[in-house]
Amino acid sequence: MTPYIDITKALADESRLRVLMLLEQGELCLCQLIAVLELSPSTVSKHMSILSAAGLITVRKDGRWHYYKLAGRGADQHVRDALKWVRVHLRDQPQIQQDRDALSDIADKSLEEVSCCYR
Amino acid sequence: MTPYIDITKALADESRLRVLMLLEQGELCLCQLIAVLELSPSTVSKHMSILSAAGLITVRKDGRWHYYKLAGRGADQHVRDALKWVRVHLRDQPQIQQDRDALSDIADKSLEEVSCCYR
DNA sequence: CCTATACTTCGCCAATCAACGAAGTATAGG
DNA sequence: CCTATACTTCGTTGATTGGCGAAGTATAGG
Repeated sequence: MTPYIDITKALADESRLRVLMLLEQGELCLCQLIAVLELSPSTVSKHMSILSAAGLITVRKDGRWHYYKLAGRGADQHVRDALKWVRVHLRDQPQIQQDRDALSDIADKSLEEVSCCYR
Repeated sequence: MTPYIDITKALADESRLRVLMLLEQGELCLCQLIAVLELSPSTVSKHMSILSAAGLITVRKDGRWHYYKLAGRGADQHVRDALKWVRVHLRDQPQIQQDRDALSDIADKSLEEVSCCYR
Protein backbone atom coordinates (compact mmCIF):
# COMPACT_ATOMS: atom_id res chain seq x y z
CA MET A 1 0.00 0.00 0.00
CA THR A 2 3.02 2.27 0.42
CA PRO A 3 2.79 4.10 -2.91
CA TYR A 4 -0.85 4.96 -2.20
CA ILE A 5 -0.13 6.13 1.31
CA ASP A 6 2.76 8.22 -0.01
CA ILE A 7 0.21 9.97 -2.21
CA THR A 8 -2.42 10.55 0.47
CA LYS A 9 0.25 11.78 2.88
CA ALA A 10 1.66 14.09 0.23
CA LEU A 11 -1.82 15.54 -0.30
CA ALA A 12 -2.46 15.95 3.43
CA ASP A 13 -0.85 19.36 3.71
CA GLU A 14 -2.20 22.73 2.64
CA SER A 15 1.11 24.08 1.31
CA ARG A 16 1.57 21.04 -0.92
CA LEU A 17 -1.98 21.29 -2.25
CA ARG A 18 -1.29 24.96 -3.05
CA VAL A 19 1.86 23.92 -4.91
CA LEU A 20 -0.03 21.38 -7.00
CA MET A 21 -2.65 23.95 -7.92
CA LEU A 22 0.06 26.49 -8.80
CA LEU A 23 1.65 23.93 -11.11
CA GLU A 24 -1.68 23.75 -12.98
CA GLN A 25 -0.50 27.03 -14.51
CA GLY A 26 2.53 25.23 -15.92
CA GLU A 27 6.11 24.49 -14.98
CA LEU A 28 7.54 26.62 -12.18
CA CYS A 29 10.91 26.94 -10.57
CA LEU A 30 11.52 26.74 -6.83
CA CYS A 31 12.11 30.44 -6.32
CA GLN A 32 8.70 31.22 -7.83
CA LEU A 33 6.99 28.78 -5.46
CA ILE A 34 8.90 30.28 -2.53
CA ALA A 35 7.71 33.74 -3.55
CA VAL A 36 4.05 32.71 -3.67
CA LEU A 37 3.97 30.46 -0.59
CA GLU A 38 6.13 32.82 1.49
CA LEU A 39 7.94 29.95 3.16
CA SER A 40 11.67 29.41 3.56
CA PRO A 41 13.65 27.81 0.69
CA SER A 42 14.43 24.74 2.77
CA THR A 43 10.78 24.20 3.64
CA VAL A 44 9.56 24.50 0.06
CA SER A 45 12.38 22.27 -1.15
CA LYS A 46 11.30 19.60 1.34
CA HIS A 47 7.68 19.86 0.18
CA MET A 48 8.82 19.36 -3.40
CA SER A 49 10.80 16.27 -2.51
CA ILE A 50 7.73 14.77 -0.81
CA LEU A 51 5.54 15.49 -3.84
CA SER A 52 8.23 14.10 -6.10
CA ALA A 53 8.71 10.92 -4.04
CA ALA A 54 4.94 10.33 -4.29
CA GLY A 55 5.22 10.64 -8.05
CA LEU A 56 2.91 13.64 -8.23
CA ILE A 57 5.47 15.95 -9.83
CA THR A 58 8.63 15.73 -11.91
CA VAL A 59 11.73 17.91 -11.89
CA ARG A 60 13.77 19.29 -14.75
CA LYS A 61 17.08 20.92 -13.90
CA ASP A 62 18.36 23.66 -16.16
CA GLY A 63 21.56 25.13 -14.83
CA ARG A 64 20.97 26.58 -11.42
CA TRP A 65 17.20 26.50 -11.83
CA HIS A 66 15.01 23.53 -10.91
CA TYR A 67 11.71 23.43 -12.74
CA TYR A 68 8.81 21.44 -11.33
CA LYS A 69 5.72 20.27 -13.16
CA LEU A 70 2.77 17.98 -12.54
CA ALA A 71 3.19 14.33 -13.44
CA GLY A 72 1.64 13.88 -16.86
CA ARG A 73 0.86 11.27 -19.50
CA GLY A 74 3.57 8.88 -18.34
CA ALA A 75 2.39 8.74 -14.73
CA ASP A 76 0.47 5.86 -13.15
CA GLN A 77 -3.30 6.10 -13.24
CA HIS A 78 -3.59 6.42 -9.47
CA VAL A 79 -1.31 9.46 -9.58
CA ARG A 80 -3.27 11.05 -12.40
CA ASP A 81 -6.59 10.38 -10.67
CA ALA A 82 -5.28 11.89 -7.44
CA LEU A 83 -4.16 15.00 -9.32
CA LYS A 84 -7.54 15.17 -10.99
CA TRP A 85 -9.29 15.16 -7.61
CA VAL A 86 -7.11 18.05 -6.47
CA ARG A 87 -7.61 19.98 -9.70
CA VAL A 88 -11.37 19.54 -9.85
CA HIS A 89 -12.19 20.19 -6.22
CA LEU A 90 -9.73 22.91 -5.17
CA ARG A 91 -10.23 24.95 -8.34
CA ASP A 92 -12.49 27.56 -6.76
CA GLN A 93 -10.94 27.86 -3.32
CA PRO A 94 -10.16 31.48 -2.34
CA GLN A 95 -6.63 30.59 -1.26
CA ILE A 96 -5.95 29.01 -4.64
CA GLN A 97 -7.25 32.04 -6.51
CA GLN A 98 -5.13 34.27 -4.30
CA ASP A 99 -2.05 32.18 -5.10
CA ARG A 100 -2.81 32.42 -8.81
CA ASP A 101 -2.99 36.19 -8.50
CA ALA A 102 0.30 36.28 -6.63
CA LEU A 103 1.84 34.12 -9.32
CA SER A 104 0.68 36.37 -12.13
CA ASP A 105 2.26 39.34 -10.35
CA ILE A 106 5.52 37.42 -10.49
CA ALA A 107 5.09 36.22 -14.06
CA ASP A 108 6.39 39.47 -15.54
CA LYS A 109 9.55 39.42 -13.52
CA SER A 110 12.75 37.60 -14.45
CA LEU A 111 13.81 34.63 -12.34
CA GLU A 112 16.80 36.65 -11.11
CA GLU A 113 14.38 39.22 -9.79
CA VAL A 114 12.10 36.61 -8.18
CA SER A 115 14.91 34.67 -6.57
CA CYS A 116 15.70 37.60 -4.33
CA CYS A 117 14.07 35.41 -1.67
CA TYR A 118 17.52 33.94 -1.15
CA ARG A 119 19.09 37.26 -0.16
CA MET B 1 -9.78 24.63 2.07
CA THR B 2 -10.42 22.97 5.43
CA PRO B 3 -13.00 20.40 4.28
CA TYR B 4 -10.63 19.22 1.56
CA ILE B 5 -7.67 18.99 3.90
CA ASP B 6 -9.83 17.08 6.39
CA ILE B 7 -10.38 14.53 3.64
CA THR B 8 -6.76 14.21 2.56
CA LYS B 9 -5.65 13.96 6.19
CA ALA B 10 -8.29 11.33 6.87
CA LEU B 11 -6.98 9.32 3.93
CA ALA B 12 -3.36 9.71 5.00
CA ASP B 13 -3.34 6.72 7.32
CA GLU B 14 -3.17 3.03 6.48
CA SER B 15 -5.66 1.90 9.14
CA ARG B 16 -8.25 4.38 7.92
CA LEU B 17 -7.80 3.32 4.31
CA ARG B 18 -8.28 -0.28 5.42
CA VAL B 19 -11.50 0.71 7.20
CA LEU B 20 -12.84 2.43 4.08
CA MET B 21 -12.11 -0.65 1.99
CA LEU B 22 -13.74 -2.90 4.59
CA LEU B 23 -16.85 -0.75 4.44
CA GLU B 24 -17.03 -1.48 0.71
CA GLN B 25 -18.44 -4.83 1.88
CA GLY B 26 -21.31 -2.99 3.54
CA GLU B 27 -22.20 -1.54 6.91
CA LEU B 28 -20.06 -2.75 9.81
CA CYS B 29 -20.13 -2.21 13.53
CA LEU B 30 -17.15 -1.07 15.57
CA CYS B 31 -16.42 -4.44 17.14
CA GLN B 32 -16.10 -6.01 13.70
CA LEU B 33 -13.59 -3.36 12.62
CA ILE B 34 -11.66 -3.86 15.85
CA ALA B 35 -11.52 -7.58 15.18
CA VAL B 36 -10.12 -7.14 11.67
CA LEU B 37 -7.70 -4.28 12.34
CA GLU B 38 -6.51 -5.76 15.64
CA LEU B 39 -6.27 -2.36 17.27
CA SER B 40 -7.69 -1.21 20.60
CA PRO B 41 -11.33 -0.07 20.78
CA SER B 42 -10.31 3.49 21.63
CA THR B 43 -7.96 3.69 18.66
CA VAL B 44 -10.52 2.41 16.17
CA SER B 45 -13.17 4.67 17.64
CA LYS B 46 -10.87 7.67 17.11
CA HIS B 47 -10.22 6.63 13.51
CA MET B 48 -13.96 6.45 12.90
CA SER B 49 -14.51 9.92 14.32
CA ILE B 50 -11.83 11.31 11.97
CA LEU B 51 -13.42 9.61 8.95
CA SER B 52 -16.81 10.82 10.07
CA ALA B 53 -15.67 14.42 10.61
CA ALA B 54 -14.28 14.39 7.06
CA GLY B 55 -17.69 13.26 5.81
CA LEU B 56 -16.36 10.00 4.40
CA ILE B 57 -18.60 7.77 6.51
CA THR B 58 -21.89 7.96 8.39
CA VAL B 59 -22.97 6.30 11.64
CA ARG B 60 -26.20 4.61 12.58
CA LYS B 61 -26.72 3.71 16.22
CA ASP B 62 -28.89 0.73 17.04
CA GLY B 63 -28.95 0.07 20.73
CA ARG B 64 -25.47 -0.64 21.95
CA TRP B 65 -24.13 -1.18 18.45
CA HIS B 66 -22.76 1.57 16.22
CA TYR B 67 -22.91 0.79 12.53
CA TYR B 68 -20.65 2.62 10.11
CA LYS B 69 -21.02 2.87 6.36
CA LEU B 70 -19.47 4.80 3.49
CA ALA B 71 -20.99 8.17 2.64
CA GLY B 72 -23.38 7.58 -0.23
CA ARG B 73 -25.67 9.40 -2.62
CA GLY B 74 -26.24 12.34 -0.30
CA ALA B 75 -22.55 13.14 0.13
CA ASP B 76 -20.71 16.00 -1.58
CA GLN B 77 -19.07 15.20 -4.88
CA HIS B 78 -15.56 15.72 -3.50
CA VAL B 79 -16.26 13.10 -0.85
CA ARG B 80 -17.64 10.64 -3.37
CA ASP B 81 -14.72 11.20 -5.73
CA ALA B 82 -12.24 10.68 -2.91
CA LEU B 83 -13.95 7.41 -1.97
CA LYS B 84 -13.88 6.39 -5.61
CA TRP B 85 -10.11 6.92 -5.77
CA VAL B 86 -9.68 4.71 -2.71
CA ARG B 87 -12.03 2.04 -4.04
CA VAL B 88 -10.52 1.88 -7.53
CA HIS B 89 -6.86 1.98 -6.60
CA LEU B 90 -6.66 -0.05 -3.38
CA ARG B 91 -8.93 -2.81 -4.66
CA ASP B 92 -6.14 -5.29 -5.39
CA GLN B 93 -3.77 -4.56 -2.55
CA PRO B 94 -2.74 -7.71 -0.62
CA GLN B 95 -3.49 -6.09 2.75
CA ILE B 96 -7.01 -5.25 1.58
CA GLN B 97 -7.63 -8.78 0.37
CA GLN B 98 -6.32 -10.12 3.66
CA ASP B 99 -8.72 -7.84 5.55
CA ARG B 100 -11.62 -9.04 3.42
CA ASP B 101 -10.70 -12.63 4.26
CA ALA B 102 -10.52 -11.81 7.96
CA LEU B 103 -13.91 -10.13 7.71
CA SER B 104 -15.54 -13.11 6.05
CA ASP B 105 -14.24 -15.33 8.86
CA ILE B 106 -16.12 -13.05 11.22
CA ALA B 107 -19.25 -12.80 9.08
CA ASP B 108 -20.65 -16.08 10.35
CA LYS B 109 -20.32 -15.11 13.98
CA SER B 110 -22.85 -13.11 15.97
CA LEU B 111 -21.90 -9.62 17.10
CA GLU B 112 -21.89 -10.85 20.70
CA GLU B 113 -19.24 -13.35 19.71
CA VAL B 114 -17.17 -10.80 17.78
CA SER B 115 -17.31 -8.16 20.46
CA CYS B 116 -15.30 -10.37 22.77
CA CYS B 117 -12.51 -7.87 21.96
CA TYR B 118 -13.84 -5.83 24.89
CA ARG B 119 -13.21 -8.58 27.42
C1' DC C 1 40.05 28.83 -10.18
C1' DC C 2 36.96 31.93 -7.65
C1' DT C 3 32.74 34.07 -6.40
C1' DA C 4 27.86 34.43 -6.50
C1' DT C 5 23.75 32.05 -6.35
C1' DA C 6 19.86 28.43 -6.76
C1' DC C 7 18.82 24.74 -4.41
C1' DT C 8 19.39 20.67 -0.89
C1' DT C 9 20.58 18.55 3.34
C1' DC C 10 21.06 18.59 8.23
C1' DG C 11 19.94 19.51 12.93
C1' DC C 12 16.84 21.49 15.82
C1' DC C 13 12.25 22.77 17.83
C1' DA C 14 7.30 22.97 18.51
C1' DA C 15 3.14 20.93 17.14
C1' DT C 16 0.51 17.11 15.64
C1' DC C 17 -0.69 12.31 15.65
C1' DA C 18 -1.43 7.25 16.38
C1' DA C 19 -1.53 4.18 19.88
C1' DC C 20 -2.90 2.63 24.49
C1' DG C 21 -5.40 1.95 29.01
C1' DA C 22 -8.43 3.97 32.40
C1' DA C 23 -12.42 6.27 33.25
C1' DG C 24 -16.88 7.89 31.53
C1' DT C 25 -21.46 7.38 28.87
C1' DA C 26 -25.35 4.96 27.17
C1' DT C 27 -28.24 1.11 26.35
C1' DA C 28 -30.07 -3.81 26.87
C1' DG C 29 -31.79 -7.07 29.99
C1' DG C 30 -32.72 -8.74 34.30
C1' DC D 1 -32.53 0.21 39.90
C1' DC D 2 -28.53 -2.66 38.87
C1' DT D 3 -25.27 -5.06 36.12
C1' DA D 4 -23.09 -6.12 31.86
C1' DT D 5 -21.48 -4.36 27.76
C1' DA D 6 -20.62 -1.51 23.36
C1' DC D 7 -18.64 2.45 22.56
C1' DT D 8 -16.40 7.29 23.56
C1' DT D 9 -13.50 10.48 25.89
C1' DC D 10 -9.41 11.66 28.36
C1' DG D 11 -4.58 11.70 29.56
C1' DT D 12 -0.13 10.00 28.44
C1' DT D 13 3.62 8.52 25.48
C1' DG D 14 6.61 7.84 21.61
C1' DA D 15 6.90 8.86 16.67
C1' DT D 16 6.16 11.81 12.81
C1' DT D 17 5.80 16.27 10.72
C1' DG D 18 6.24 21.21 9.28
C1' DG D 19 8.85 24.96 10.05
C1' DC D 20 13.41 27.37 10.26
C1' DG D 21 18.42 28.68 9.74
C1' DA D 22 23.16 27.07 8.98
C1' DA D 23 26.02 24.45 6.34
C1' DG D 24 26.72 21.81 2.09
C1' DT D 25 26.35 21.01 -3.16
C1' DA D 26 26.29 22.36 -7.85
C1' DT D 27 26.28 25.46 -11.64
C1' DA D 28 26.89 30.03 -14.16
C1' DG D 29 29.93 33.69 -15.14
C1' DG D 30 33.97 36.17 -14.55
